[in-house]
Amino acid sequence: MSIEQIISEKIVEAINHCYQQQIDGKLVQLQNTRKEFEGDITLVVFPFLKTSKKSPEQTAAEIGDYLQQNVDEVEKYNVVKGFLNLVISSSYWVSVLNSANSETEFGITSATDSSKLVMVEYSSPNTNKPLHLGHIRNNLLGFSLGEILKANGHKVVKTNIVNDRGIHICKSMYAWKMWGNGQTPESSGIKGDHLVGDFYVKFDQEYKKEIAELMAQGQTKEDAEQNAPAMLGARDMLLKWEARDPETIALWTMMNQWVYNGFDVTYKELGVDFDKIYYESETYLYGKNEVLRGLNEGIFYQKEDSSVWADLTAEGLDHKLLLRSDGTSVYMTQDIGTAKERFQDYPIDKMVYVVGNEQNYHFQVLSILLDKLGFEFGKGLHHFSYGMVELPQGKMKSREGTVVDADDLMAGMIEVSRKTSEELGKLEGYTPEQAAETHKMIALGALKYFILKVDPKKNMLFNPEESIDFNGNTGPFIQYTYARIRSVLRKAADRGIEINHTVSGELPLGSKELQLIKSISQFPVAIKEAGENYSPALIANYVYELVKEFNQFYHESPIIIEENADVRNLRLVIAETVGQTIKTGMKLLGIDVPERM
RNA sequence: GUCUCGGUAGCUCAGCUGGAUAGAGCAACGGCCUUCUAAGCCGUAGGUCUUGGGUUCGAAUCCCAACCGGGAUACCA
Repeated sequence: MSIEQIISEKIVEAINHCYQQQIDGKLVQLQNTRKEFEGDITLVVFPFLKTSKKSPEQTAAEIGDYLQQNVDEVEKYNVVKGFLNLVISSSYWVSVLNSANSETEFGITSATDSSKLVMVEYSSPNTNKPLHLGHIRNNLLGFSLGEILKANGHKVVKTNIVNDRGIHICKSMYAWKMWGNGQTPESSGIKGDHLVGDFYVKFDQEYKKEIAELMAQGQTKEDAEQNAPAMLGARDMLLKWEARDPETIALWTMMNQWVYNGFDVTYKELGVDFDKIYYESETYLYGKNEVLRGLNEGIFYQKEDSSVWADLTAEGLDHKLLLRSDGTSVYMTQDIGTAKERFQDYPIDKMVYVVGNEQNYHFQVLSILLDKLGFEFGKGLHHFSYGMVELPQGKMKSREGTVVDADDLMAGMIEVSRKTSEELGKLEGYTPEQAAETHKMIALGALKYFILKVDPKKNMLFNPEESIDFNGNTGPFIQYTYARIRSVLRKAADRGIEINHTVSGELPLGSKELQLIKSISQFPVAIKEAGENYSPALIANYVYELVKEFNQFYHESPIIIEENADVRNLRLVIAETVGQTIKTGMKLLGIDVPERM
């Protein structure tokens, strides 16, 4: 039980004792005492004035007296206006430090047999182009969310649905067939996903040319768009694909494999992975079956052109198309099928979809449709909706060439990291391999932290010129602090100083030491909140605050040179514990921390 | 039109289950490397929290309205 919970209960008791009235525990508002006042925990007494019928000061003093006498941890108190500031005994804080230090991953709750199984879907790429900055936000959020849910004691299955079929895939296939000259990733030296993406662009260029020619011959824009040979070719390919034409399937299989090989490299570089991958080409038929079942059971209806619809007007929404008039499936159909298959594969208690906020409506509808089809998990699905990444010139558009490519971005940041590191010359003595590994850790730390520190639901701005900053509220700043802590501990060991991990409760704590221990004690709270709010940003902000506090402490208080051995030991234990907490926190964000930098 | 998300310092963002004097970083300016890593630390300057009402002991935070911006809105995914 945390100190806040203990005090909270005692306050209800105090009111009962002083004023003979039972109050709702929700009225108890505890907050951390502001730094300018003495104390650790503050009670806001305004809500109790109606009960006490006394002034704020007097009410606070009476509650304070009761707590001081009846709670061991409350050493003394003071009252400022309607705020009751409680001073918690240093022996309590020392015990918190000792327990945090003794756990290698303080704050983490392990999964048990009775834990809930949460499936997290993220990434969900199309196989016609390489991953870009938008995917990076998705991947980082999804991976981190999985780590945070695990840290809260859930079993987590990370999954990915690959959109590997459809007209957009056929476009790059058609372009390769027409203008590819048999090029392969091996023959061209181009990474597979980029090569396929190039042909997707090529398709668009040729398609536009053809439209222009047809319009010059007198066709309307609409007709030209329908009649352009490239479009006809792509459509023909889609029909052949659905008919399982061997030649088309072979081409599709080959080009998709190039893309998967490319994605694997990108995912590995980003440090994300999956437990189970689903392919739309395999799940879309399940969805179609479910929709037809719904039609038979009268849940959906069919129009004269034989398209299938769901009437959602009762839910305050519109009518939703589920199967086109030609019988082919749409995005929604596929998601129904995927959901069904997943729940057959795993005993899922909670399904989380990490998908951009432009699809809020889609998931609102999906939830209702699954519910209508009789899947009890429909209502409970959670759409983890995040905002888009914008560039200074506005939204990224692949056709206008303003997308920031994931591979290029990471490579660029690693290059900046390497240059900076070499200028500072801090990795002397490292082998080239060790140095390269550290440069990459720092570059990716910068990128990941930059993305994850922002509230997921907000749109965010990415300025390539400024975003590669390694100073201030950044990943490298946090990594740097960790590296310095490790350095202090190494130096201590070099000088033969042994750390006694059980700090004596009698030790008087300085205000800076106390502040750091209080911050450490908040880590489990931060993990819980991050889990409940699905927000890696809460972890990022927590770690940043902790690191800032440590830096200030570090500059004012020499650790190894401290003449008093007990104080020195206390500070070393605090440093070590802060280091462990940073490492654990960063792990929840998918960020590695270096021993040196 | 309807639904939805947002609007906090020059810029990027915290703070939002109502609580004490609204916080960081970047950019600007001024200090600090002979003691554990200067990717750091200290200081100065920078705010009608979009606007107007309301709720109350108290509002950046909750409610209503307006303005500005993003997104969605029946055969793209």
